[in-house]
Amino acid sequence: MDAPTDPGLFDKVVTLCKVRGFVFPSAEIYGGFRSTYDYGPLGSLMLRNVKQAWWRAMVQLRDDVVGLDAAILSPPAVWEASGHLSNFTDPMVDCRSCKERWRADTIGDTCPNCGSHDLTEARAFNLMFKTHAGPIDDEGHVAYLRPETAQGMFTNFANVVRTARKKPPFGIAQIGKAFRNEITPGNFIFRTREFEVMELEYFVPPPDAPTWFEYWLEQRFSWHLDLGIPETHLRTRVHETDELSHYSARTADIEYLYPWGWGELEGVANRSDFDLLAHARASGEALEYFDQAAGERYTPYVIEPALGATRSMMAFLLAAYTEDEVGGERRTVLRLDWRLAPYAVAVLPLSKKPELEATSKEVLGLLQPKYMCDYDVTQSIGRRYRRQDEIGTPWCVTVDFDTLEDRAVTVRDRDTTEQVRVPIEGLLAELASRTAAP
RNA sequence: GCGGACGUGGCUCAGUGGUAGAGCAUCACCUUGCCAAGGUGAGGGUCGCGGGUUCGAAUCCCGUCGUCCGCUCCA
Repeated sequence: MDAPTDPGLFDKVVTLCKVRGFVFPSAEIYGGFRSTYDYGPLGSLMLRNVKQAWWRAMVQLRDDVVGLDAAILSPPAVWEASGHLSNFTDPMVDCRSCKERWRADTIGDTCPNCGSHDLTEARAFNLMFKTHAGPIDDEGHVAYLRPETAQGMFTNFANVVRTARKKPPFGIAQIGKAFRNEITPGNFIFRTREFEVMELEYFVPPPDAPTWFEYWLEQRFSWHLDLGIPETHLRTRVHETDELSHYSARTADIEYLYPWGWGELEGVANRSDFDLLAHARASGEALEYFDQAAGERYTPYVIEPALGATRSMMAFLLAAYTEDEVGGERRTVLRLDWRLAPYAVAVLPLSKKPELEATSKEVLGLLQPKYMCDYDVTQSIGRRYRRQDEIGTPWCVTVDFDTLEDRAVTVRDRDTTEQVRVPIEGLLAELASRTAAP
């Protein structure tokens, strides 16, 4: 059963992103540049928080995963070995009769839609961005922008095993930009040609691969739930054999119910020993693990959970967007988890009177080292609460005239709009209790 | 890339050949003292960009860039 979707939700979120400074179309003053987006003052904070939440779950809270930050530019040899040069190229034909497009290798010379034989020549669509490294613009200096970060983990497998002294099962995590010359990007930041991915390559003894596949699928599913994606909007879908990517032995998608329907949010793949074997063969380097205890040498299997940071941010925004009523007045609220919200706290002097300034700045200074804070004195307090609601700030701390006497401030909750009075000296403890992990 | 629709201030839109408008938003001042109150005023658009037709173009024509839908894509 599909949960109900709100057809207007997508436009509302896109507009909010533009109006409040989450996401701007790139190069807008020059008419825009297709499929590129810039993350504004709020968006850059939120994107950073999404990545931080992932890194915390995947690296910081584990003892079996280490990090990596590999180069984006890479030589053709890497992508010849990985199979991306040949397999990321889809030969496509267009039917001149019904204007549909098909993969040339799957339909022969007849259009499945209308039966016409009037097809265009097959044209190759390589999804990798090609460029030249160095001043000489010739075939000897070809470089590619990576279409996934994973290969950096495979080519550094031996380096990491040696320096981090990890043994399977262990993982390498990486967050970084990847580039794919998608034929049709779209749906805002859902599919863009330049995007940021968060990938884990988890190396395991081959017989354990199926177990670890299920383990990571469950872990990743929980991560999305924990950060606020509702259960009704999340599901798992196992890929059919014929839709597996060239490197995958088994793939399951974690799908989100977007306003236009179910679509991929995260992919978990069993890449088997495909990549390590391919690079070992092509480079001549041994990419194996030697198990001292068993006296065995083997090529580990790889389980890969991978998701787009920007796509993930979009799902969190869509899931968080709500409109409700407070005292008969409609308001827009982003019910973002405090770990993802651009600002965790907003410090608001009750009025613009100068005597509140010093104490307000004192409170701000107290919170800033611990939390990303906004500070706003413009217009009425009610209006400022609504403004913070709309950008997802979980808590507002208001300094009023009583504060000058009793050194207590009001903490106002975004979701309930309830307020409590807290001494300034107890403010950090109050917020700590609200942000404590369950 | 192909087919269709569209492109007016930050947002939502009105204006269909005669020298650019509204609401909201933003900013300033006043007012207000805990949930989008009110008042006064200000800034901001060569109507995506380029060319053409015309005495005159946001309005007609061509090209281009961008957006959306479909084909395709999969983080």
